[in-house]
Amino acid sequence: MRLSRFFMPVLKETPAEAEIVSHRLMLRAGMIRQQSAGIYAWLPLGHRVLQKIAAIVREEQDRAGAIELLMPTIQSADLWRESGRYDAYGPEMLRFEDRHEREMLYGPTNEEMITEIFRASVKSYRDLPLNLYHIQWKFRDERRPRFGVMRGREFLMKDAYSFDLDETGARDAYRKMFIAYMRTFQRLGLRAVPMRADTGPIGGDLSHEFIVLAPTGESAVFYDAAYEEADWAGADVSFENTEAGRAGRERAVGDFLRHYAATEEMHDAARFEAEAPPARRRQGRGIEVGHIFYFGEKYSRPMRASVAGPDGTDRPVHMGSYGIGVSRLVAAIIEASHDEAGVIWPRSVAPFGVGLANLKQGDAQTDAACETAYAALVKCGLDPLYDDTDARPGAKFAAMDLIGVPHQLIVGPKGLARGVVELKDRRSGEKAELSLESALAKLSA
RNA sequence: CGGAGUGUAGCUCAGCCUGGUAGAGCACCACGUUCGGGACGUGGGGGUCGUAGGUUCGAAUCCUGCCACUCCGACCA
Repeated sequence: MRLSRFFMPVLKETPAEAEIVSHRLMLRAGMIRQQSAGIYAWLPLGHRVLQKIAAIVREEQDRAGAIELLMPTIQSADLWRESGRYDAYGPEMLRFEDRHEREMLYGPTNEEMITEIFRASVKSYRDLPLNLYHIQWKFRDERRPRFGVMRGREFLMKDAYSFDLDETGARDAYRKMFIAYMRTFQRLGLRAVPMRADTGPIGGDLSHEFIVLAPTGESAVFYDAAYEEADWAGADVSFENTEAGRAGRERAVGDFLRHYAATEEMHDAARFEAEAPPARRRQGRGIEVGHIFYFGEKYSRPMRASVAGPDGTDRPVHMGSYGIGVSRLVAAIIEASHDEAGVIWPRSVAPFGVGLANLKQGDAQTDAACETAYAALVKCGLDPLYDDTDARPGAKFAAMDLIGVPHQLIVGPKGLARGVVELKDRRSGEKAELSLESALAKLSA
């Protein structure tokens, strides 16, 4: 992408409303624009990151055996009356009427709808286990939206729903999602710690929150350092529906959960000292980015979602639901990875792979070198952002640091006179001078 | 929902107290000089002063209602 043809309205000054660093940086980098309290437009740069995160979430859901579909944002009140939640949910749910005075709502979650879809078609235990998910916008009319997309009213959520014949199956479905979540957060460059959680309005008796460790997080957390070390992306955990697969998942999750982790509200100092050796005790701050629930027959029973078991009799399915705040993750990643100059994106979600700065646009030799570099970077799939504007070098450097792409390739006449360009690593800040050829070779390696 | 506060140009803000018909910096446009860490000069464009009403010869400024947004508390991906 050429910056001259892109839409990236960066701001030199910080809009007054932004309190936390991710909100400030997202506004300054031109990633989002507020349209209403807790409601944001995603500008091209922010949209790119959102899509990259969604893609990783999708890949890991697919890997774990979940199947993607897409449900509407607008739902009928009748559906929610079946589960009893239409009256139970409260003013967080946005309700309205269509022209025929039918009561509608903007979905805050989709348990009812997915249960309706399931019961219409699935009649036999032979079709289980089943896990259906979508990535869709939600609306919850928060009492107090704040911190930009960290707690917006409209937000993008991945929500998955599992269906099993019995509790044993449902617990395995729960573990699959648990592992998928750990893999997902690791691929996003985040350290996430699972913590036992209340089930809240979704209900059920088994639930974990996934808390991303970030110094500016909202809640204090206490945890065992074992959670920093596990390698889930490389772990040999199978998602096969075999006895060996199930046993492996049970072992892996059980192993992992034997360590101590608690949010401040649920922290037990005595247990912490008993269960975690001093060298592994960690105290930090965190942001909730995922929440998983097993709630059995809470919806299947009132909504009559049942299947025939091996004995031919019908029984309500056991369900669980699994959410990841995709739009919140954009802010969480920034909270976890930034410096004074701007965002430092993990490579996996960076809006561009490399920034290419032309320090003297209009200079024939510099332009030619940049065009060569740009073509090469595009060709090897690095998705470069080429700053081909006539802005001053200082402004270009500041903007590149702000948007935080992993590498910067800096090309100017002074360097070219000596046969070199500059290659800067955004995270370490290290700069190297080398020939254009070797810089390109290094980037594409 | 309780408490506090703010609405003036795309952004940051001054002007309001003490009414006299709207300003600065940044951003934007033109020209020139510049150009390796957010340049400078000259000229220019852009504002229903949140909104409705009231007071007044005259309201951004004083009064009232409404709306929007922000912050602090109790809840959440």
